Amino acid sequence: MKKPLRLGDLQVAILRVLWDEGEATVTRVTEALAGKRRAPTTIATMLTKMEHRGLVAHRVEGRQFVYRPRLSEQEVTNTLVADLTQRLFEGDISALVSHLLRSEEIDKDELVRLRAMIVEREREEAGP
Amino acid sequence: MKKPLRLGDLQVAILRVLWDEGEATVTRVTEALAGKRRAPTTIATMLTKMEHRGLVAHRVEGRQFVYRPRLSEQEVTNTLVADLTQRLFEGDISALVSHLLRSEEIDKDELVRLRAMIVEREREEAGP
DNA sequence: GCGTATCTACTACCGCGGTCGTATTACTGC
DNA sequence: GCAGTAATACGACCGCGGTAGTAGATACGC
Repeated sequence: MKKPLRLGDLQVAILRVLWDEGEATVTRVTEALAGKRRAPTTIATMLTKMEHRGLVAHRVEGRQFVYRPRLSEQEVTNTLVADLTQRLFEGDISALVSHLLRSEEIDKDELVRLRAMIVEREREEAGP
Repeated sequence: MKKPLRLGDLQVAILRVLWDEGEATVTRVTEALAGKRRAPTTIATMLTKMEHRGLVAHRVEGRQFVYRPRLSEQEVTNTLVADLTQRLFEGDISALVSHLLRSEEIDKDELVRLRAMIVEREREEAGP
């Protein structure tokens, strides 16, 4: 049972940029997140905080810091999803899927795709 | 698109008690959450804050406050799951399910149950 | 060389989840 | 009636996500 790993919106957004680009300067991240009009210092501060927490690392290139993620998208996604599943469904994944099927807008095609996914997964499970 | 509705662990835990029991006093909630050894005042303070945010309401019974939830489990679960789906998968539910299938421990029986759920859902969708 | 543009560092602040200690109020058992 | 108890009210504090202004360092253009 790993620790909760609480990530805010901005932090996830930043990580997403780093995952997409491999590594990025503060300026680059700020550009990529331009949708929300944040000051570059905000991004820089956040990155510093995230580095303290071991979420990212940086190397120096000239005057700039080039940041890279220290956690993979898989790891973070896993943890956050598992976290929510724990909080809302006592860790019961079926309950979460059931909820998704019951409450969200899922069209026919999506259901077919999901069923295909499950069949595939069953095949993997069954195979040696 | 409703507002994010950020809920901490304690808040979800409290709401869970209220959902389970319909309504409950501070003492009752504290007992139900005894696993974490929190002071009753902590629960009381949290409930007060939650009332300010419209998450719960209370009636007076003698000296005690009897709290009840103002949001259904469905609403909260919906919102929180949709939120995470948005943050991690740009709202793509299939991506979330795919992730669940790929990364988590799901045994064969669970896969069968999930497939049955989907088939059921497809039937509903197809039927008039 | 010098001014300017561009980085990061530092500091500060808000809001809020979470955690309590202490004060106050009100009931209850004797 | 009164002491003790049990409940809420109030206020304090920490950590952290998020936001940003300002200060200090540094390269760059001319």
